[in-house]
Amino acid sequence: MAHDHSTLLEHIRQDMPTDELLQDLGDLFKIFGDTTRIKIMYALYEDEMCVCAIAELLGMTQSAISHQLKTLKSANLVASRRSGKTIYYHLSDEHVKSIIAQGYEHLTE
Amino acid sequence: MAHDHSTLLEHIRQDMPTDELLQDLGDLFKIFGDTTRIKIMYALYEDEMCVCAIAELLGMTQSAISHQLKTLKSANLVASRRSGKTIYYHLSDEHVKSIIAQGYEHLTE
DNA sequence: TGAACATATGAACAACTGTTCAAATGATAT
DNA sequence: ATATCATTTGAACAGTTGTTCATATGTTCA
Repeated sequence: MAHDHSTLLEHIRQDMPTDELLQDLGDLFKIFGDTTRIKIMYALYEDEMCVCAIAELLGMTQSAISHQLKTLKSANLVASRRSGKTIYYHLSDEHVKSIIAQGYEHLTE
Repeated sequence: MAHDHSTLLEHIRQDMPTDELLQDLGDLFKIFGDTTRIKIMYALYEDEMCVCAIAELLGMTQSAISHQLKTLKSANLVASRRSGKTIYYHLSDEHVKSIIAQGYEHLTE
C-alpha cells in the first residue's frame, strides 16, 4: 500500500452505497447462491406450488424444502397462502425473475 | 407426499433448465453473496483500480482482496491488465452491473 | 375426540467459505 | 545482483450453511 490513491478513493467513496446496504445486497444474493433455492424459484416461475409438490419435483425431503422456503420467505422472495391443509407458495416479486434471468444470460452467452 | 402432482410436475419439468445449468446459476450467485466481493464490484463500477487501492478503500488486507479477486476473475466477473508492478482490475461484463442493480431495486422499494 | 395428512421447527452434524499469516512470484530501478 | 514494491499463493482456523432426523403444529374428516 505504498503509492498514493487518496484522490481516487475519495471520489469513489462518495459513489458507494452505505455499508449497511452493501451488506444487505450480499445477504440477498447469498439466498440465490444455492441450487436448491434456485430450483424452487424456477419451479415457481409460472405458477404457485404446494410444499410437497416441490419436494417431489426436486426429489428432496419435505423438511429440507420447508426450511428453504422459510429462508426465501424471510427475504420476501416468495409468499404463501393456505388452502385447507395445503400451503401454496409463489414468487412474491418480479425481481426474482429478472435477477435469475440476468444470471442466466451471463452464463449462456 | 400423499396427494397427486404427476401432471403438474411433468409440465414443470419440461420448462426447467438442466441440473447443470441450475447448479452453475447457484454458483454464480454465490459469488455475489459476499459483502467484500459486492464492495469490490461496486468499487469497479466506474473505472479500473489496482489491488492495493481496493484494499485501502475497504480497509482490508491486500491478501484478502487478492483472494477475492481471484474468485471474481474465475467467474469472468472481473478482468485485469498489468502495468509494471501494478495490476489493474475492471468489471468484465455489463451483467455485473445489471445483476447488482436488480438486487438493489428489490431492497430499496 | 382421534386418525391422517401437510407443513413447520429445533438440534446436530458434515461440508463449505472467508480471512489471516507466512512465504513465494514478478517487475522495476539502482 | 539486490532491494523494494505489488501481487499471488497455500495452509490453517473459525464461522457459516444445508440437510437430516425426530418431533411439534395445524387442518380436515369421520
